[in-house]
Amino acid sequence: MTDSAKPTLMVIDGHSLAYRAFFALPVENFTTKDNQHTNAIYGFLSMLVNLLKAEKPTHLAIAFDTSRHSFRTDEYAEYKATRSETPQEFRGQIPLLQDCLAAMSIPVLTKETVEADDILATLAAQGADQGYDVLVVSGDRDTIQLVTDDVTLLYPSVQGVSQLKRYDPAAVQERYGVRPEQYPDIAALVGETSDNLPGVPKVGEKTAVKWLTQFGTLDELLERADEIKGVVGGNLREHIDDVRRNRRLNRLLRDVELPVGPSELAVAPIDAQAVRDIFARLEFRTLLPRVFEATNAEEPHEDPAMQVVVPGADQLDAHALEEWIATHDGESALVLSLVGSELQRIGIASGDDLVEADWNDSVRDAVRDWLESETPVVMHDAKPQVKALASAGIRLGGLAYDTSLAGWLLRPSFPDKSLADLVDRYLGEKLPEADPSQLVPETEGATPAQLAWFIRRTADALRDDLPDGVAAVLNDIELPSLLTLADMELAGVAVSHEKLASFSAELGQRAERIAQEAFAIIGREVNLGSPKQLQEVLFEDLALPKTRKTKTGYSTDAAVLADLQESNPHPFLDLLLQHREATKLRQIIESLDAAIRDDRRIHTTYVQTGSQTGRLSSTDPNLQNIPVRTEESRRIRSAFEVGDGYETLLTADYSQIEMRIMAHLSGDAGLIEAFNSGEDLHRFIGARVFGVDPAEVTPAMRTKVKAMSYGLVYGLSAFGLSKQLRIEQSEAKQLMLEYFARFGAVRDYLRASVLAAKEVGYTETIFGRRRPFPDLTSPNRVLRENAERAALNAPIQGSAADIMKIALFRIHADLRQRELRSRVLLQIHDELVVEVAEGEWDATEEIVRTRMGGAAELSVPLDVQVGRGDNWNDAAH
DNA sequence: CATGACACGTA
DNA sequence: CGTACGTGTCATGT
Repeated sequence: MTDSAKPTLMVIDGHSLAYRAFFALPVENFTTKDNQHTNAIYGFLSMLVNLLKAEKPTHLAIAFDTSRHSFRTDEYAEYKATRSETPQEFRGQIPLLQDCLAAMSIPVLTKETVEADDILATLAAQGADQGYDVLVVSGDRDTIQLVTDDVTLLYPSVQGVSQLKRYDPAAVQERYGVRPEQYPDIAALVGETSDNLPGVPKVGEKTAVKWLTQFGTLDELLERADEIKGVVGGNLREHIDDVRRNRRLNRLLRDVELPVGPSELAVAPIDAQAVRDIFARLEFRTLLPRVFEATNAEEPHEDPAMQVVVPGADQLDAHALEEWIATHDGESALVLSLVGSELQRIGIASGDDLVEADWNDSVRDAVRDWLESETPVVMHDAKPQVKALASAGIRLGGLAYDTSLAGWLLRPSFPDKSLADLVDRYLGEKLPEADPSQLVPETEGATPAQLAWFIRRTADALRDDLPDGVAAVLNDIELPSLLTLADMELAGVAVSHEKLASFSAELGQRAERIAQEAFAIIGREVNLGSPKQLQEVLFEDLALPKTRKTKTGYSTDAAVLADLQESNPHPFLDLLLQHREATKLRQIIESLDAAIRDDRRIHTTYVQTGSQTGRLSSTDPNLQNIPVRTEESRRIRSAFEVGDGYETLLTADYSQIEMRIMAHLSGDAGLIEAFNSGEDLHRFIGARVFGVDPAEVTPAMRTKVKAMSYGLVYGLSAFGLSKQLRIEQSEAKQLMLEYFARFGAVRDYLRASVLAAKEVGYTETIFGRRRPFPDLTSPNRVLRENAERAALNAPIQGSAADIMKIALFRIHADLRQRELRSRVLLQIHDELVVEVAEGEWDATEEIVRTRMGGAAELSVPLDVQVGRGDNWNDAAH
């Protein structure tokens, strides 16, 4: 134990310990979904946490090497030259590790031309001078020389990183037979193979210790080298220069100029949010609480954010509420508390005036006019509340702000947009929340009016932060969309239980039949839905060649099985694929069937903040991924029908909207001409790329340019293109060359767009929606290239999403304004499904075509395909 | 009972 | 080594 009166300075050689962790932990278990290896980072942080807990340093720094070059390599070029190249998988982890340390407020020290150990030596010397207990943590034996009564070395034992051996002067004496300051003399004589420093042949530790004991110092020994007899004596005399060189090189510098001294390394509070962010990115879960514990930081949920005094809310009756509203005519914040979809209470905040009331018929009548007026109202996650109001017969008239949407627009990558998060981030305050685990909570949650008060103030903070262009997206696109989506969700879509049920039964029988056949072939029954059991069957029983590796074994996905079928045909493979198809369809059908409500319709929920690009997502159930590709699967779409009291379904979709946006953004003359020519796009492009007449474009040619065109939008590489088209990489490369020779402005645009994003840190859609990309400047190649592809795609996908949203709410508004009963039911990114009332087809089609076609003025037309039918499948064209 | 991995459906 | 999503199943861990 260290003297508790003295401060403890801990200095760590980050590079050497992370390197040991890299080899100690299996990389398979430490890879993120983005293919980023994290084993060295995890191992290092894990060890660091243990060290912090065990040693409780008051001062802390971690040193890293800057490169392989140092004054030592300048003096002796072969220094460490035999070390194998550090693997790229390791080097890529260092910047991320340093990011983690920055988030934990731990100083990282580096210096050109010196090694981490020299920094350690310097700090250790300064620390000891200034009265610290110093702990040096390093995996380099040279640091043994630093050990004194005040400096202790923690050195990893052979077992790995988890066990550190403590070296004080006595322990060094016991292990090496010399005092710590003599250790470099021993090392100089014996040599250090890992540093490529040869010593005196035939001289090991034993001999070296003996000589030093005999002569007292290395200088004395070298002076009197001729007194040593025998072969080793000759060797010593012959290698005396090597020994002198070794001794020069293994002496650690204690006078490196550093920007900080020990007193400036006091342990500082970690940045809890930053640690959470980066750990989330690295997919560290168990480590988070350990870090918080070891650094004495509060758990994420008990952030030391300010607990503020919240004004009390007046409980009013309907009459008093009406009077209050009359005297508060400016903007106010509104919270309607719900139980399920039932209105429970209403809370209003105007300035610091808070009122609330239980929801009942008289309260409803008291607030109806106010809610339906254009008086600006600020809310958080308004959609469910808007729906509840609509069910009560009230149309909210003045929705002016939604803090949930604003928070998302500002930081679309953060999935959690709870009010508590926003209050924490933008007000630096803690939202009072009742502890749900306690029957009688000690802390009261905020009441609806108090929540409204927080929402009002959060909105003010967000307004300050939101750039004008983004604020316009909120105001002109997202808020109108929200009201439309609320109506779409309420309307739902009619689905035939009968059709689903009979199809499901059919598929169930088929799946069973296929399974039995498959079992007969392999001679036993397995769970065909279990990847693990399938691996046994495929790669052990059937001894098929191993496929693409996954975290837990070998892949059995459809692409892999198709490849396998080609190289090693086996009847089991085909049956397995058929079984997958049947059970997958059945599963989809079952979940749809379960979602049909009493009104015989399915009401999905659109998550407006559900994507990073501006698209919607759909849940409970997801109606944006209903199968369509195979004839069989389209039977599911047939079950989506026109509802009672309506005449037919109308579907409308944008054709090639993303390519059109590319044409617009890039200004590529060829691509613009393609869209204005009226020719089939892929045929037109094929003709240009392959230098033939449009009529001579073969299906194979069309397939290739089509894949290329779609791939472009996603940042496809020659490798990916070759894989998808099953052609040689060289051919794919050639194809890309030919394509860009004709449509070069597209490539120029994509390049420039990513470059600009790197410059400003975010991408922007045509309408000003932004998406930040901090990783574009990451030194880590995997992260950076992933960010580049996403950044290339974001303005295109995002602009398409903007355009569809604009069309959507305008259609909705037109239908209402013209008092038509027809209504939009579904949005599937570039497609709308509309339920058309009796006699309204022409008017509805006209509105849909006009609004979709006119949602944006691009340099190419927005082409809209419309179809009509009694069910979704028949309505498709 | 919650979570991760895998597989797979859509634009 | 192609973007953006949601969901069901199995296997594993608390």
